[in-house]
Amino acid sequence: MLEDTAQTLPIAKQNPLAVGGAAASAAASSLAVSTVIFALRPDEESHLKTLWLPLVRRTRDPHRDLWALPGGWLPAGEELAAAAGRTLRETTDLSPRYLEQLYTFGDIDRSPGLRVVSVVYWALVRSEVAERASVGDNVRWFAADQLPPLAFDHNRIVEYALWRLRTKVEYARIAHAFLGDTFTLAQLREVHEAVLQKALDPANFRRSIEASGNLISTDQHVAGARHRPARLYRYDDRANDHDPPGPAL
Amino acid sequence: MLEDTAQTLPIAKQNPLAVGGAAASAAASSLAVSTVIFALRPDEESHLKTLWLPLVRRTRDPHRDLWALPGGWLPAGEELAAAAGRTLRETTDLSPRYLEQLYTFGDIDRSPGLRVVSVVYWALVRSEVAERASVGDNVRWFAADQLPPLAFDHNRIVEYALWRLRTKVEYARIAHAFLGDTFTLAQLREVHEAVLQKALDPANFRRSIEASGNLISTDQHVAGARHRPARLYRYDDRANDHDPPGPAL
DNA sequence: TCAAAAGTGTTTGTCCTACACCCATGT
DNA sequence: ACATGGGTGTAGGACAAACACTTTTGA
Repeated sequence: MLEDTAQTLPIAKQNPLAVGGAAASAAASSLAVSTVIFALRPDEESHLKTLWLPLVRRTRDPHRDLWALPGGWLPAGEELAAAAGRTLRETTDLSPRYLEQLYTFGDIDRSPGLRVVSVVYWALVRSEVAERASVGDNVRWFAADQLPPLAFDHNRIVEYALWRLRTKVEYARIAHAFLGDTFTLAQLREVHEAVLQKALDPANFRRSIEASGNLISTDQHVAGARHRPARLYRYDDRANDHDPPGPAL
Repeated sequence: MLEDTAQTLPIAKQNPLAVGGAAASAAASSLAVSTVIFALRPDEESHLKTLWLPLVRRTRDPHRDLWALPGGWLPAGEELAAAAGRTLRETTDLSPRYLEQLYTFGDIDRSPGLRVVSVVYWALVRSEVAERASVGDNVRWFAADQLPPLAFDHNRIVEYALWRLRTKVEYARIAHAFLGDTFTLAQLREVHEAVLQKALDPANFRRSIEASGNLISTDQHVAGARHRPARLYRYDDRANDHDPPGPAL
């Protein structure tokens, strides 16, 4: 049901109605909402976790048969973020654990023919759930850094979303969005390492996370491994430092 | 010529054309571009420089006679940033020294009646030039932190733009946009102090700026004051650290 | 008892802050 | 001369990287 929503149908066309003043040359553009959805999945060979994202195959021109970001035209009665969340659910059967507006792309020539302005969101979903997520013929998960040529300017959009995710993980506490409600510090560190693509010192990672005061330690521990059981932590929802007094999330 | 462009004319209305699939409920929204324009002007009494921005008086409903951000409907053939720069010039007769996309505001109820999605940019213009900038009956400069109630959600937008400017000045080299081609470190520090609203140590400011390697020192000095002449610096255009590999500027 | 990861302690270096101090000019 | 801001030096604290070390489990 969703492949038709991926930037295929020009709904609003240029309005030739002449109105007075400087707005005479104004005309409507088609407004779309797309979402870059990130999940963490273990690589087939290396078993290291890497970033993956779902794409939808286009079934119409332009760019028929190319892969594209999930999205669609903005319905008149739907909020921007709600539209992003809806296409996310339609594509993956998942709910976003984190959702933020990324950027609005509106270059005149980014879509052949009709001028399309796309408000793009980026989202994080839980890794484990993403593994068994629905994947039809027209939806497939790709490794984020090994993408084929995508439709429109979507390669550039994913590049920017990746940059945003990687820079934001370093100062904002969003990595837990890839995990369950409780998690060990090793799991959280694994997420950071996968996103940043570099190893982190367990000792220093523990201290910096604890110092940021965003985690609540539970009394539960994870046994079963052949080493000392790790304590389970929970994310502290209160207090949103770093983030603006307006938008973002 | 510009007062009519400030979010008054609904060009594209909902398109009732029924099309198949999930896009059936899709409809066009009116797409506008607005700009938050910052300049640095000396306060009347305190003589300290503070942030000011130009607003336009609305001459139509909704929100007739309220002050609003400069902007207008996006013309079909104009790039987003170009539209922002154009409205800036139309409003102030100035050219933007810095221009960046801020956020896209699209709440359903942000404009009475028609659904309006606004792609908002923020810009910096030169202080001295802004002082003698054209100001008509329908354009007036306001102190950024003493705004009257504005039309639509524009108070919230300015709040966010202020937050963005203040956080970005701390790590990105944009303060020179308020100054001429050459400037002394004291002038640059004055800009930082005005934006951040706190005093900075001249010695440490000098070092941190020099360490960032964004300034080229000229051989010129500014004489005339009754102290040692200050060296003039020029901004180094090369190398854009901190900023994304895609958008932003 | 040993491997392995959890978790703690300590050293080292770097960066930022505060502030003492010298430099060069106009009055 | 001396006041004023330009410009340099430097000690102290905060913080992060690197790494040695102890703890607790399963095999």
